[in-house]
Amino acid sequence: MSSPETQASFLESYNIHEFDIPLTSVDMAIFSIENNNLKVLLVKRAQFPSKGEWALPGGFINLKTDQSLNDTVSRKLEEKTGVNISHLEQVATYGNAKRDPRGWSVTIAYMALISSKNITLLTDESSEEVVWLPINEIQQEYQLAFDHNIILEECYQRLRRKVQYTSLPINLLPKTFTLSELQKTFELILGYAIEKKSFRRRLLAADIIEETGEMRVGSNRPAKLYRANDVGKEHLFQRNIEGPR
Amino acid sequence: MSSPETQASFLESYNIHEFDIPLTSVDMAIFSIENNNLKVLLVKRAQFPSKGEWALPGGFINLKTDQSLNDTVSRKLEEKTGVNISHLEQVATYGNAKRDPRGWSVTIAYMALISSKNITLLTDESSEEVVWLPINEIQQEYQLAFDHNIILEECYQRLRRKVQYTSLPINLLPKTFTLSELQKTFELILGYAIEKKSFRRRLLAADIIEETGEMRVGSNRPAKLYRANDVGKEHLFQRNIEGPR
DNA sequence: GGAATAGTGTCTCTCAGACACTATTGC
DNA sequence: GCAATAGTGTCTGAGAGACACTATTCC
Repeated sequence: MSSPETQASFLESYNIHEFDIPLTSVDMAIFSIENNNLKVLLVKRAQFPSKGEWALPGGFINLKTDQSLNDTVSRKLEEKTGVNISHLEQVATYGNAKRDPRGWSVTIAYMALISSKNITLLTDESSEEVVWLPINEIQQEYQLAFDHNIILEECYQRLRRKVQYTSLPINLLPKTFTLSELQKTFELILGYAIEKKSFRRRLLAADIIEETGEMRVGSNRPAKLYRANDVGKEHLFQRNIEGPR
Repeated sequence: MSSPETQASFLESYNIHEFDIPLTSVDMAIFSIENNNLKVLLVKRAQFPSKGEWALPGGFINLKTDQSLNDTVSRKLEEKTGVNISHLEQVATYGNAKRDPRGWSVTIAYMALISSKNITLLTDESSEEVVWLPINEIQQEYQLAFDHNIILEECYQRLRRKVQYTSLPINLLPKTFTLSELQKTFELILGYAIEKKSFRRRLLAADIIEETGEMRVGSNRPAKLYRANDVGKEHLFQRNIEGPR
C-alpha cells in the first residue's frame, strides 16, 4: 500500500478485501423458565457447516441493515422468539482459528432472559427446528455445534453468579409475581434452597419491587402480587446470597 | 451459492471474500501504578486513520500467526510493553457501522494490569509515541481516537467495581509488598480512603497472602512484606468494600 | 379440623466501619 | 523526646442464616 497524505485519500484507496479478516458472528444463550425448569433455546442447523446439529441461535452481522451489534442481536432474537426480552447482556467474545471450519472466526456471545409467558417459537431458513431444553439436559446429553457447549456454560455461570448479588431472576417472570414464585426462580438457578425469611427481607429492603394490590389466588392462602420498579430488574446488592451454612 | 450435499463440498466452494464482514480488532486498556497515580498506556497513532491522535494500543488479528484472540492480545501487549502482565481480562466488544471510518468494525476490548516495576516502553511502526498518563488526566483532557474514550471508561469502571469485591489490585504491585502499599493501591482506584483495620482484617482473613519473612525498611517503623499465594491474584470476597458511611 | 402455602418474630453469627490505642523505627 | 508509619483491641451496626411461630385459604 502507498503512503497517502490525508485521511481522505487514505480511505479512498482503502479496500477491505485486501486483508485477511475473521468471520464475525453473534450467538445467544436465551434462558427462560418452564415447568419449574431453567430452559435454553436451541436450534437445529438447517445449513452448513454443522448442518443438522443443535446449536445456540445466532448468525452474521448484516452490514447493510444493522447499525450496531445490538441491532444484530435484536434482529436474531426477534427472528427466533418473536421478541419478549427483558434482559440482554453481552457475556464474552470467542475467537480462534479452529472454532469454525470456514476459518478464523470470532463470535460475540450474549445472554438473554425472557419472561416465561407468551413465547412463540418461529423457524426460519437457517434453523429447521427450534426447542426449549432444560439446561441440565443439554449439559449432560448434548454435543452442540462449534464451541457452543463452552459458550453456553460460560453464559450459565455468569447467570448463576449474578443471581447471588443482583435481582436478575425478576426478568424470568411475568410482570407480576409473588415472592414465593420469585424465590423458586432464584433457587432453580442457584441449585439450592434459600431461607424464606432472609430472601423476603432482602428483596423488600432493597426497595425494588412494589405491591400491585392484587393477590394471586391459588389453592391455599392467597399471596400478594408484586411488580418490579425502575431499578428492580438489575439491582446490585452489597452482599452475596451465601446459601446454607 | 449452490446447495452442496456434504460439509466437505460446502467448505470447498466457500469463499469468505464473497461476504461483507466487519473489520475486527482488539484494543487494550493497560493499567499501572506510577508515583501514586493510576496510569494508562496510550499510543500516538503513526498511521491512518486517526493518524497523530492518541489511542488505546491495539490492532488487527494476524490470521496467519495468531491461533486465538489471546494470542493477538499477548502479541500486542508484548509489542508495547515488553511483557509484564499480571492480569488480563476481556471487558467488552464494541461493534457498529460508524466507529471506524473504514466501515463496519468490531473491537474486542481487554483490560490489563501490570506491576509497577520494570516497564520498558517500546515503539513500533504503528505508534510513534507511547506514554503512561494518569487516568484522570485522560478523562478530562484527552480526545482519543475512535470510541476509545468510551472503551477506556468502561474498562476503568470494571476495574473500580472489581476492586470492591476482589483482590485484583495485588496485580498492580511488585511480587512483594506491604499491607500499607496494598491499601494505598486500593484507595487510589476506589477514590476514597478505606479503614486500615477493616482492610487488614479482610485481606488477612481471606488467606490469600503470606508473609515473606522480610521487612520493608523505610523511614519509620519497618513493615512486614507479603506475597500473594495461588488464588491471591483474583480472590472473590462475599461482601463489598462499602467505604465510609 | 387438617393440609398447604403465605408471611412474621427474633436469635445468632459474620464481617465491615469507627476509632482509640500501642509498637517500632529515624531523627 | 517527637514525628511518622505499622499494627492492634474492641465496640457498633447491617444484614444473612436458622427456625419456630402465626395467618389465611381450600377441603
